[in-house]
Amino acid sequence: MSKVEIPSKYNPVAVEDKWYKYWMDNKYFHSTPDEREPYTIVIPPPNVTGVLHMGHMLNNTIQDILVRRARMIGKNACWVPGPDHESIATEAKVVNKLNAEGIDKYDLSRDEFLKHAWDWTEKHGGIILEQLKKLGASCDWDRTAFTMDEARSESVIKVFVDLFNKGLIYRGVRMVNWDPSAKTALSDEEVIYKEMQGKLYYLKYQIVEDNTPSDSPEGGENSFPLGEGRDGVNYLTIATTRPETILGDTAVCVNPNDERFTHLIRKRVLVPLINRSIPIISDEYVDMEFGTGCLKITPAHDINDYEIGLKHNLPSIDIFNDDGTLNEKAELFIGEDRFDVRDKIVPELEKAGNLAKVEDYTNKVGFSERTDVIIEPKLSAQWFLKMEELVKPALENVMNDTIKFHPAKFKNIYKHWMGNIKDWCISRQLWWGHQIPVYYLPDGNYVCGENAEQALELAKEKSGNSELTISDLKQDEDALDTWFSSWLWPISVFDGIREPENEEFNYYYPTSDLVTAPDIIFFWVARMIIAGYEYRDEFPYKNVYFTGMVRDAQRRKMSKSLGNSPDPLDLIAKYGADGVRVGMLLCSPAGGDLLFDESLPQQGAGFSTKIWNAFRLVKNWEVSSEIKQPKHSKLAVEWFQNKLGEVVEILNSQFESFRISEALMTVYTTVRDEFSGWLLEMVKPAYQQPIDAKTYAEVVELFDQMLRLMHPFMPFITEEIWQLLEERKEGESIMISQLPANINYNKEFLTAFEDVKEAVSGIRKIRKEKNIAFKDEVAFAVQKGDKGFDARYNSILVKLGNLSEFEEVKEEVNGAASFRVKSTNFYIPLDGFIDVAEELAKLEEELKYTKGFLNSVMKKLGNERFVNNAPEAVVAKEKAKQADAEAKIKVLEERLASMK
RNA sequence: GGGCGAUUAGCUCAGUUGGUUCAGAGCACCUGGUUUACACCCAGGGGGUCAGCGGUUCGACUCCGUUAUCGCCCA
Repeated sequence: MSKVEIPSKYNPVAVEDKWYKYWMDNKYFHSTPDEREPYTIVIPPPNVTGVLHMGHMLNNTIQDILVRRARMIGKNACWVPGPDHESIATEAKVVNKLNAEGIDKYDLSRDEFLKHAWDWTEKHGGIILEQLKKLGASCDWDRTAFTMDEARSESVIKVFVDLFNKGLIYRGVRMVNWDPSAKTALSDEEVIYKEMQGKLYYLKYQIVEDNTPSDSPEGGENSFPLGEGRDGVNYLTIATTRPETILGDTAVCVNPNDERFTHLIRKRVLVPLINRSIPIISDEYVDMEFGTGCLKITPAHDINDYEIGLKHNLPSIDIFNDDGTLNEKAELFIGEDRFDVRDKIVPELEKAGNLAKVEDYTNKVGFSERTDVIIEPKLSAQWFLKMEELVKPALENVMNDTIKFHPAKFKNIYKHWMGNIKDWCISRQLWWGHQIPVYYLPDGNYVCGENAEQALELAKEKSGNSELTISDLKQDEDALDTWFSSWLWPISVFDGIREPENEEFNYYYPTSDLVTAPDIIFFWVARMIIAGYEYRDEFPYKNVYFTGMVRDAQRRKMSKSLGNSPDPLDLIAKYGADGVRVGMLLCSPAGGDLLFDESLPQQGAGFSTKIWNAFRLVKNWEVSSEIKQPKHSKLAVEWFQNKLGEVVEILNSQFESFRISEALMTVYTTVRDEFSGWLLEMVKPAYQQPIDAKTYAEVVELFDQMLRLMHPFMPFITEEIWQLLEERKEGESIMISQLPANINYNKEFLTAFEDVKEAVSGIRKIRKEKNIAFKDEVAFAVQKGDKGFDARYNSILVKLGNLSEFEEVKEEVNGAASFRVKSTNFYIPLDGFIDVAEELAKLEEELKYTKGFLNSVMKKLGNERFVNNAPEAVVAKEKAKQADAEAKIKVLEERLASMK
């Protein structure tokens, strides 16, 4: 073993780039089917428009840990990366870029626009994947897929056609969520409701044909909506948050049970400003308590009004253009933006005497997830996917734990959504995406085919016109929702739609685990599960691990606009990828929020330093084959071998239950406390003395094992040290080494050793109390009780306690500081330093505590119902406690007696 | 408004089918320490009526009911 010059500081930046390249060069991330059990993860596709943010860091750290560990326990691990095309956001970016260049999207043909979009994607789409490499992500980059590449696109189209032919896709005119900025429909899931401070406007509508009887119940104090008219003209007052929409009103509605208004039903009112006469109708939908009890009905611009409109056969007046400006049907403010109109219409109403009052009002307003503009409910023709039947197996198999959610509480949310599912609006009025494979015939009929040729055949058949040509067909202009391609991802990355029997698909699918944030449980998780059952009759993955949301220390969501999110790459440059990975995980239980603070990666980097220093210590030892292995080293090594067995067992169970941050904590404390704090301290030779060859070799082997356990969490530093620890051949790597599945270990050995640790702590405590420096040796005596001492560890006590002598005694030792482990007395003779009164007080205290403890035990054992009802093991435990406490009391009492 | 979840140390959270004086971990805090691997460290220490109330039980952080506060999802 040659001595290598080891830098005193660990420098992550240089090391990390070096090893990532090494892993890539050796193709260690690449997977091909073989006889091993597969372990597969498909990455939740990051958007092509995105750059790496803290959420990705957390998410991909966890995926990498799972994948690396799987690889090291003998599985054939395959992590498939790739972005999705993200129609709306990408199209918006491209449109903006073109605008900046003075080009209008609508001056371009679809093909010309798509060329720009592809250029943009090629330039920006790979950024996030490159950033993931900095994190150490061991993705199989050869498999990088994209939702718009050929295989994925064909799969999407094939699935659309299939669902269409199954009768599950239909075209319908419905009220959809309209994004006036992107000028497209959105699915319900793409709308984010935010609380807004708004106003509630009370507007008076003039009642026409007024023949209200004079004894009508509208008199009195509560008759506010009525009777405020001038010169005998009566008004009806409604409350609305959107006064600009009155121009589209086609009715006013009251509750039929509301006696205040029964006499008005079937009369008419005039819409303010434009004086359109509309009916007063009644429907139980109206909440008598809210506002004035009168509701204006605008079927074209509110989903509830729309339904009422359908029920009552009301006309629907759409007053908005696609971009949110008013059209000529509004009669007023034509061409002006909806929010400008709101500001302008209020003074107009006031002037006309229609404004009764204005109140502050807080309500939830829908915003577009991608463009952040306020959603406009809008009637339009869209394509929908029927969900009712599709969700059934997807719901059932999550509820019965065929697919496991971690943490399980997300099952409830999933169930609720699946149980109330509505049809999925899958068309988007965009160009960037998969164009809907529906082709319109000149007669207005349409057909659905995988391509124009196929569509033509179908069209000829349908129309009976064999003269049709492709140019007679017009393909639907719209593109599909991005999620309509993402939901196939676990299947389509293995080409399982086009080639359902291909070897790779059969091998890798179903995948193992999915790691994602809970906010896309419906966008993605639910729909992938649906697609899995529809197209493979099998779950897409066995486990879904939901990470928390990364927030700042004040619990605010990290966002660009707040500027409270650090740049992950800066963090990596500062603390190393290993440090950041550890930092992300230190505080992130499954499903719980992660309050990120720079002290976390800092702690991670500190841990790297700790490991590095342990390595320097070991590597800088002079090794001598001349010396025999000391007894304490032999014991220490033996103990740690057993410890390792226990740690492996704990880690196995933590990983099985997806307690990843707990697993990291296990590794963290094992390295810091057990390995560095105890093992290395025990085997460490005296200053400038060599270590015996046997111990050295054994410690190196244990170090190697520890590095493997750490590797999934901290891939870089573990590789660096592993490569330096012993001479390695070209092409060797810790990342393809194996972890022991389990190691037999002796629990009693470990338990006995805990007594040794306690004794060492006892010595340290006395040193501290008595101000005795560690370098000063102390004498030591043991008065063995029936528990708490095992003579075979004496050499360890001598070494770690820095003891000058070690004596086993039968009698009390006076003039000594003492402590107890279980029922054994330990003494450090310190004539002259002992304050007898203080010592007695401590002993009394200890005795009091132990007696109290015994008392509580005896109370239980004295309770007949406890002894009769509690399980035997529990009773036995209590009896053991009793015996131990009694033994200890005896020891304490004797000690006290001897001192008095 | 409907549903779900939470409430444990100053902070962030564990506590796995009710059973050790079981009230834990990490961070923070306090005290001491240049014992040559590490001050990005080591040794020691303080700190909580397990949100409140009631119930079930021999026994409740754990199960049930209820109140309060907070969060999430949906309308």
